[in-house]
Amino acid sequence: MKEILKEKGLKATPARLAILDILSKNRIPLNAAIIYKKIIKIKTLSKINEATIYRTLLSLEGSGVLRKVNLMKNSFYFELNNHHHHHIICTKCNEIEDFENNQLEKIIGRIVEKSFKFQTIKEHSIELFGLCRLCK
Amino acid sequence: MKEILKEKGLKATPARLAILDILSKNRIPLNAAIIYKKIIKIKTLSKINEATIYRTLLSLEGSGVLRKVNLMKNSFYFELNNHHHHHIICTKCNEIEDFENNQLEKIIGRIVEKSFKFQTIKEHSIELFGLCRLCK
DNA sequence: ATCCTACTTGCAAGTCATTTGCATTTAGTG
DNA sequence: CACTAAATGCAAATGACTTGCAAGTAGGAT
Repeated sequence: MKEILKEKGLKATPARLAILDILSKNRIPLNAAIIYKKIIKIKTLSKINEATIYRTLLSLEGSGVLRKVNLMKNSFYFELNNHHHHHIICTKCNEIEDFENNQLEKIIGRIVEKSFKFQTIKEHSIELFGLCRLCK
Repeated sequence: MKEILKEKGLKATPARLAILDILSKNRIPLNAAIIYKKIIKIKTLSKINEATIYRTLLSLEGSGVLRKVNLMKNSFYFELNNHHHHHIICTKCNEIEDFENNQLEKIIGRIVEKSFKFQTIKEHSIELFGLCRLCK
């Protein structure tokens, strides 16, 4: 983790390490409030300010360590930006399954080629919403 | 418009008609604040409360007349739910282009079939973020 | 055409997520 | 070990919605 931060030119502060630790242990996207609670509860670093969490998430996202995820909620969720994937989300219990699909990526490339107004896509967000087998 | 509302069992109130009017004239997703300003400025209905806009958007979304779109902004955007499509968004000037793609939809169907935890997908959100030719 | 009632709206206050200003602390270089 | 730019804590501010309640109204019933 410290190496990743160094690569990106970010100081390895306790807040950053704690957030990255939480996000690498929980393999699903989390929001600031949840991360805060988990740090308070689980970590040795039991004292941290929520403003710090917001600022840290922002800088880690800006440097590409984290990715912001669109879950149609009223807060932003973040996850480690280590491998490209998308999500299937249960709208009832919030269960999340990751998936990746090469064909999908190719088609997206072609869509951009066909576009009039656009030429470059920097990122894309694909989320499927439904009910998991348990909730159904 | 009135017919659509009647079908859905919603009263044809001035607020609803104004919002649907704005959204059918502007072919891009808009948020509550923008809709409010446009109603105040453009419409004969020059007086409307923002709380009403939020409530109206909620009921129109709930009945399927509108669809909520997540553009990775700090507010929710809405558009008419008349034909299925997705968006390419310019992260600089917010220009939006719609697209639809049958292959994409088929692949998404197959992804669900392959899923362990999921069986049913009710909706999906696909957004591409990049720079339009002008901004690039 | 008028009445009734459940659904809508306006207004004001409240909530929740996120941001910001500023004083204090600290990671990491030299 | 000292120094400085970057990070943090705290408290207050902002912005996007939500809600309680009283007043208004659409649309079916009379």
